[in-house]
Amino acid sequence: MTSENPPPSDLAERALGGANLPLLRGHNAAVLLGLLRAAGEGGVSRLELAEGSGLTPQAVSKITARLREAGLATEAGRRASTGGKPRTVLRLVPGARYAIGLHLDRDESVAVLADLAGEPIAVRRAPLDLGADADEVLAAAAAQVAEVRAAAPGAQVIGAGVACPGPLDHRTGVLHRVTGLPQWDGYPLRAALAERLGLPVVLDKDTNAAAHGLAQQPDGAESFGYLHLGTGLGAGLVLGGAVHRGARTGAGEFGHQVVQLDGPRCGCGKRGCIEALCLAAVAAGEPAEAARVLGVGAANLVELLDVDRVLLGGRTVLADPQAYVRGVAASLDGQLRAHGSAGARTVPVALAPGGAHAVALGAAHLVLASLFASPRGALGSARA
Amino acid sequence: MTSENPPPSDLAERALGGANLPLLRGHNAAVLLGLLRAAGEGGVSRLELAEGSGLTPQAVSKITARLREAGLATEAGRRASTGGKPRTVLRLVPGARYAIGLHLDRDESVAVLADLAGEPIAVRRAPLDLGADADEVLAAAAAQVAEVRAAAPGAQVIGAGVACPGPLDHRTGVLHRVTGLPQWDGYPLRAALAERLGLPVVLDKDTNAAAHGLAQQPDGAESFGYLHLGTGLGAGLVLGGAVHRGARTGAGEFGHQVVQLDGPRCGCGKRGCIEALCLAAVAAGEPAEAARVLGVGAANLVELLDVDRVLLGGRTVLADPQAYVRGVAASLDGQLRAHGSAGARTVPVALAPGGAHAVALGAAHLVLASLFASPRGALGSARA
DNA sequence: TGCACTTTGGCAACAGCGTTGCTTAAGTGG
DNA sequence: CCACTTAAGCAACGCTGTTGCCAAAGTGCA
Repeated sequence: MTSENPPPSDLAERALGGANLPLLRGHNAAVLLGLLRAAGEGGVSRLELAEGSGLTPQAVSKITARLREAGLATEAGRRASTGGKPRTVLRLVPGARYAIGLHLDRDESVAVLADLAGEPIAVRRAPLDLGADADEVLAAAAAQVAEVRAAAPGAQVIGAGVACPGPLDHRTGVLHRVTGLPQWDGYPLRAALAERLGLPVVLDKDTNAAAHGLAQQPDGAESFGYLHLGTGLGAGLVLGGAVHRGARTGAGEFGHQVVQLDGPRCGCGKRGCIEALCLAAVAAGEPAEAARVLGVGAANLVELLDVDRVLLGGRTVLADPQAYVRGVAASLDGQLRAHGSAGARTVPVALAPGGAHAVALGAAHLVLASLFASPRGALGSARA
Repeated sequence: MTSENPPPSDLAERALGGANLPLLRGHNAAVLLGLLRAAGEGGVSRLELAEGSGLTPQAVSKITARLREAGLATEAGRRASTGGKPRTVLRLVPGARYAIGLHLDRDESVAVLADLAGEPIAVRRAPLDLGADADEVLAAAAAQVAEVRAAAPGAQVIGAGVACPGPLDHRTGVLHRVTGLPQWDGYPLRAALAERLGLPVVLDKDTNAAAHGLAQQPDGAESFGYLHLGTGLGAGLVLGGAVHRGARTGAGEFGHQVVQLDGPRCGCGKRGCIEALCLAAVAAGEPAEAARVLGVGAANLVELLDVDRVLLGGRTVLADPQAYVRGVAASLDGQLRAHGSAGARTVPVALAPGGAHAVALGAAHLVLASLFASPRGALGSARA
């Protein structure tokens, strides 16, 4: 009946301020939506939602009634009885809302339309020259977005997430100097795209978008480092279930961690950067050495931040995934084992799932996230 | 009059779950207490609290009335009039509650009694042999705690924060293998101390306690790395206003970050650890080289996490503070400037204030934190 | 088939939260 | 002295999740 969306405001993200009843209402709705999404197609019963959220069953009934009325959730079958009335299963309605994900890379762009469950409904990949004129790039991107929107006519799209390489300001949506593409320096990409698309836009680094998407996976870890080895080397950090962007949203500069004092000079001007060492090894046809170096850097990251796991991605890794996963795991294990006082600590290394449109899908997840409260850990470092 | 404490539950810490009215009440009380604490002796008016929290003035009036009834806040003078009725200033009552801070170091222990404002009321320092029998150590610690409690008879003490070196589990309160002191491996220090003191106890690493205390400083940054160079090298990370402890509460292993691939072997078994390089330089009487290495590690940390600043502490640093601050700053600046694409980015390096009982005071702050919600960035308006 | 029992989930009444509308308190300035 | 401004409290209100109770919908045994 009421066509108002549930308030997107997440209490966890603004817990610094006071909270009133509308905020509380939106928070609890987001919590239940998060649990519903985590349950996937299997669904959850009201009592399980109550147990998972800490709310009383009656409160869950009321809130889910609102969600059903808004079309976001629906009843879907029943559980087997355990001696009494069987539990009714509730499920997210994936088609109730959609989000756009847009990945602008140096040489190609990927647009995706994702439903509420985070599943890609339509994907369009196209070549792109990020070095071209801004208007040209924006027009191409907008056309691509229109194409994926056309795949689901009438879909209620709540916004677009945009992922780009290079440093940028997530809060203001302004690009900094993308390496090699000075014309984008200071360009207000978020505002420009929001106007052109007529949608709310969230801008983030490609590595952050990918990491965010990985964090939403049903079996995702609560904290991990996503290492992306492509034409460069970057990282996305997920700490406590949320992407860590840092004070100026510049966190994740993993490639220019120095792991060899006074080592070979890197393109960035420093010496002994892990990116320079890794890429030199790759260029020399020694992926084993690249993996070893990457593993040492991963060990530094794991020890500093105590994350649950390490995920690998990027074109260079995808060229020979098993070699990199095994090589990094061996190097990482060796470092952690040597530093043996922590005992039998082992941090799994895995290939980041999702393939070629993982970044675009993660960007769509950035938008969807405003509807959900993460069922995992709490302290969001994001600040409005 | 009512002796009930305000609910210590912090919405931000359990935002994973649903929220109900008592939780909301406690949260808003904690938010206002946080603002009151941030205001210090100067105090805040009700309208300023409303602006800072996003609550309505009337809500602030009701909540502060409860805080005053509980004895936690009081009226303290008036502001100058701006044409109408002058604002009444509210102030925290520092003596309403107290917390114990206990720093157990290898060779000495420091106990402190801190009031609600975080000011030390009593401090006792005593030699300690952390290698002695557990019961002996606990008895000595308990006696020391009793001494500082005696300094404020009748004080309502809400708990004790305990800071120790070496790896430990913050959540369970169990020590892991403290380097060189294997007898503490697996010892449930929190439970043992809680029983002996008859108080709730929070256990944390010394570096985390120090970092937490630094984060509560009125002029403290929202995110920073605290590097502690003493007999070893460790770090405390404050991200988004809160100490980052990691998945297994083992974060902050800064000393064994590898910054020299295949470098000299470290005591931990790895090669090229920053701790080994630093301490070797110190032993060789070359603090400048130690500072340079430390600056490179600090640059790695700053780029990876995008923190606001770097703070230095620990005995070795305190032996020649200016040299280290200047040396690290120069090295850090050089690294960041070389990696120049980020532009005129400068991260200040400073000596961590607080002196010799900073860790113990930070430990006391760990307990006090349960009463407050961090006021930083409190621009959020709860108005819909 | 019938009945006792268990479990689910909605209805209605309720206490408690912050909000709104209005009133009172306490100043300034012409 | 009086109009005006600003601060803060009182009372009524809408809304939240909670509690007590009851209908619905199964199982299992006689």
